[in-house]
Amino acid sequence: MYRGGMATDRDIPDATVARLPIYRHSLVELATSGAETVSSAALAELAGVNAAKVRKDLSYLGTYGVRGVGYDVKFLLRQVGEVLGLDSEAPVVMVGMGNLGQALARYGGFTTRGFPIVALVDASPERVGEIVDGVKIAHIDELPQIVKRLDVAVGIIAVPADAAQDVADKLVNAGVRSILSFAPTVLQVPKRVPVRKVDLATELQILGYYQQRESDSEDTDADRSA
Amino acid sequence: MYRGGMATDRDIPDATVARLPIYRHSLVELATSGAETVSSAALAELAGVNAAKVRKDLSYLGTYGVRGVGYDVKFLLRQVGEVLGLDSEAPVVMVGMGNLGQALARYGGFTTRGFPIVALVDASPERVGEIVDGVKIAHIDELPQIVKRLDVAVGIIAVPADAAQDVADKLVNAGVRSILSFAPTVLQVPKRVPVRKVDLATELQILGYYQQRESDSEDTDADRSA
DNA sequence: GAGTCTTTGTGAACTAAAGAACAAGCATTT
DNA sequence: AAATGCTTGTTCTTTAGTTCACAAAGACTC
Repeated sequence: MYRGGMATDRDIPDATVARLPIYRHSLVELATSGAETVSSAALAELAGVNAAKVRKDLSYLGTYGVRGVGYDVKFLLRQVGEVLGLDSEAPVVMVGMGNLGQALARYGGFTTRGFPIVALVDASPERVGEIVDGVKIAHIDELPQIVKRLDVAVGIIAVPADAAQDVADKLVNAGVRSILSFAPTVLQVPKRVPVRKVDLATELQILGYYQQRESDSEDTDADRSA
Repeated sequence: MYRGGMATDRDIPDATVARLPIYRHSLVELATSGAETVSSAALAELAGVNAAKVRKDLSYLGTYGVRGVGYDVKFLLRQVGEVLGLDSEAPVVMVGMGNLGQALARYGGFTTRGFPIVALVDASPERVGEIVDGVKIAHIDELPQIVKRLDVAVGIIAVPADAAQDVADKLVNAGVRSILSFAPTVLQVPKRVPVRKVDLATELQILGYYQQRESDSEDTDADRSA
């Protein structure tokens, strides 16, 4: 099996990986505005982080900057994209066509950013056959065939918490390679399948803490941040 | 101003705060299933974390466990809720009624979990007046009055990246106390206003990295995780 | 082409978070 | 009421992540 020789070696720290998409977004902006090169300081400004962090993060991809000049925008963009596996599109299947699932399917943001939603599935027979955003809803039992036929890479879970584990199992068995879950539950999956969880209520609750914390100390605070 | 004497003292680590909603979710499940008490080990299992971490996290709220027994579910639930500021509902305004905004507004998850969406606003005159999920869309210029009248606590930003900073400024000026943004951009706001960012494409890109990493080492891996 | 200026890449210091380990505390049994 | 067993709270160790600070490297000027 092919190993080594690739531009980037393994083991980029998690914290760095989580920032790469942000850098990428900034780089896209820079590229569109015609910038040829960018310094770590400028990129840091755009990404809202510290310049040293930018340099260290980028150093994990190998070294692509030029001292005294900065980084080549286009080249760096390509590098970051490659590390994130964005060279090719990753087809997505959405599971759960309730409120959230329909909402997310209609939101074009996935497709336009390299993650086309190629299939929709649901467990309830009433919804099967319905068409959302140009894609027909299939029954969840067809998942294995769908994943195989369309080479689906990512499964998005948009079902209630109590059904989420079952769906996760089905996705894994069907051969999906990674999972994004919107269900507020901990999922058990094989180590080889990366999972990320987005819980909207959780985010609001976290805000609740800091907000409360703020209103307890209104008077003592500075005003504008950088 | 009231200070001190509260059950919880300040400065809970960020990592802990981010886990509290997860514990809370598990506690709700336990409470519904009739459990009176729960051990750190059991709660850890449900929340998908290490038991020592649970104990340490909970110790920041003050100490509420009983040695040899565990934690009182109802009491702990109340405590966690209080720390997160969930005693009272926090009204939410959604800004941006494009695909994503409409989608999120229709998704009932916010309202049912203590964050009722009490107002919708958009900048485009065509959308103003339209009714989504029982709420009429108002023009964004009315934001100050809306926030004041309905005592809106949280603003959700669901506009394109290039409009996000402007919307954030308007929300802050209107008096919103915290912000949840779905725009893939770094926002500048006063320190006193906590912001959380959820970017769906970012999440998928992060998955892309780990997925790619996996397919480079398929053979060497163990299978099921705990 | 020597000197100056800019900006990287990274070693070292510092901070935050995670995990292990165990004494202290309470309930329950005998 | 002493002994046993369970589970917490916390100290200590380790790991991960951030930030600083500066030498090395290239570009640009005179």
